[in-house]
Amino acid sequence: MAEKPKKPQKLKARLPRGLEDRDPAAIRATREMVEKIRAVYELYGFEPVETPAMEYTDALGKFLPDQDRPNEGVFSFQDDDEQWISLRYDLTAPLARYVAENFDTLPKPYRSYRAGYVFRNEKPGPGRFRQFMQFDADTVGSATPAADAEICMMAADTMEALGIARGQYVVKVNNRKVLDGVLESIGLRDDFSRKLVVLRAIDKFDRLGADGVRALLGDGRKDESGDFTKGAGLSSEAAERVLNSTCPQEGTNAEVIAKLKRLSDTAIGNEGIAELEAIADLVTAGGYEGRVRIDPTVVRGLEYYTGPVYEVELLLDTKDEKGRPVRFGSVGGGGRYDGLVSRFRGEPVPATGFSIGVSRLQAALTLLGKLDTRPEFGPVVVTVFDRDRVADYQKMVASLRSAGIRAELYLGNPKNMGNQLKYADRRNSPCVIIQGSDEKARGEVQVKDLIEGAKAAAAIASNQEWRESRPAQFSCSEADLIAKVREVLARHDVSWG
RNA sequence: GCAGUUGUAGCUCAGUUGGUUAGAGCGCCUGUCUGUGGAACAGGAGGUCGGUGGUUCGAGCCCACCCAACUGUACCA
Repeated sequence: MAEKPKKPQKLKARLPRGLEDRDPAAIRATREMVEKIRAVYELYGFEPVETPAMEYTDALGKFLPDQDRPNEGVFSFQDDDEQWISLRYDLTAPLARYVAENFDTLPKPYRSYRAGYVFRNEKPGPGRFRQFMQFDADTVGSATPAADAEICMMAADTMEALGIARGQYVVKVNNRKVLDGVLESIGLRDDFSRKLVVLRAIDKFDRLGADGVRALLGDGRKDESGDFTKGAGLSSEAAERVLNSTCPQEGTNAEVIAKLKRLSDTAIGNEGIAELEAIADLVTAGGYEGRVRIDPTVVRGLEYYTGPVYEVELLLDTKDEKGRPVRFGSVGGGGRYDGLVSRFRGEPVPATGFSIGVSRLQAALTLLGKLDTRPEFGPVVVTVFDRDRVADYQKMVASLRSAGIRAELYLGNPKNMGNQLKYADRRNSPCVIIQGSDEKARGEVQVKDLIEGAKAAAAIASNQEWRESRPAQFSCSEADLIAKVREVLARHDVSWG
């Protein structure tokens, strides 16, 4: 055995890209966000329903824009009966399946909400994950623009409930019929693939500006790395017409609509404008003018939208840790999808809905420093002084717990007090309980206030002095333990969950 | 997918025109300190220098290919 002792091959601990582990602070932030959103949705009369994370692929996939590569972007596998199953990539398609399957027993219009993780097999980026949380609300069985207007106003309320001030966000509204009208008026009525190119170009207005969109409508555009994107190949008159009737439309909703009316020369376009006008009137009546704005550049990639489409955008500048600007896409969006339920049934079922990208919004708010990222307080830690008195310590833990105080026994190696205090410090514990033989003999316990102690630490230089002074520590009778701990917790506003 | 940039310890980074055994700070573990967190001091663990092949007496450094990450772009139901 003269072999050099080989190191055992270690398994590399790693997480697939686009996924994230979530620590207590992130979990708490999500929980608080979800709770605020839920309260608004409830207030608007929506009720919860939940569907599983997977569906049969055909229930999700019929409206894939690229029929030639139906598995792109979706995580799929085959069941033991060989049927394809996919992880859901949004919450809308599963809802459509649920409503279709339970159509007869649901009240119509059916208003429901749900939060959950969805999965997309795409390239990740800032605020773009392969698993992320959405929070949806949908109204199924109502064709009136009032349903759309309500969703937009609710989106605005939700943003404000999340602490995003008025003026720091905008809900943009457009209508697919308006876009269809523009496409029709430049003679692109039946050229499906070219229509998509034009719509994608319009969608990029806020990022690339009028010149970028113009290039994409025409021959194409070269990005800053030198990569070239092929354009739609429109004539310059057609491109100008598209730009005119969509891109920058300044002014109030009424002014934008008036301009759209002047430019529209198709039946479908006029129909879309009329719907936008109805939504705008309701928005104004509700006092949401300015927060909900008609914006003809909103497209939404989703192929299944049939009428009004909405998008929520943050108007704040986000920068990453290194100070570089970060562009988050929209933090919410939705629209009317009148065909999605009816494909399961023989009758038309109008529906409209909206989704908040909870994960993306959380990523943005975290960068903006708008989320409370402080760790939660840990439990009160009861230390182990004498190993043979663990039962006594456990009894203290139990009595703290029955008083509703989060508490635990130190379960590590109790060889010295320093390690136990270090542990409590790491757990962000508000205080620890110590009872050695001296205290036991007097029927007392030591309560050590770690929060107060940390403040006192700043003034103490030597470890010797630090130990002997035992800052923020006091003795009390065993019977007073609960009351004294409560005092400490109250002094520092400690609360859990 | 396409293009550009970057890969050295858990993290942030040094590393000379190619030259002994690859370093620092922070973090982590241990001790000073078996009745007390922080600070201080001392010690320790931790690296196939992203991978493979090549050039060379000799490669963290030069060359080729591959992989990954980041940024832009495309796609994004």
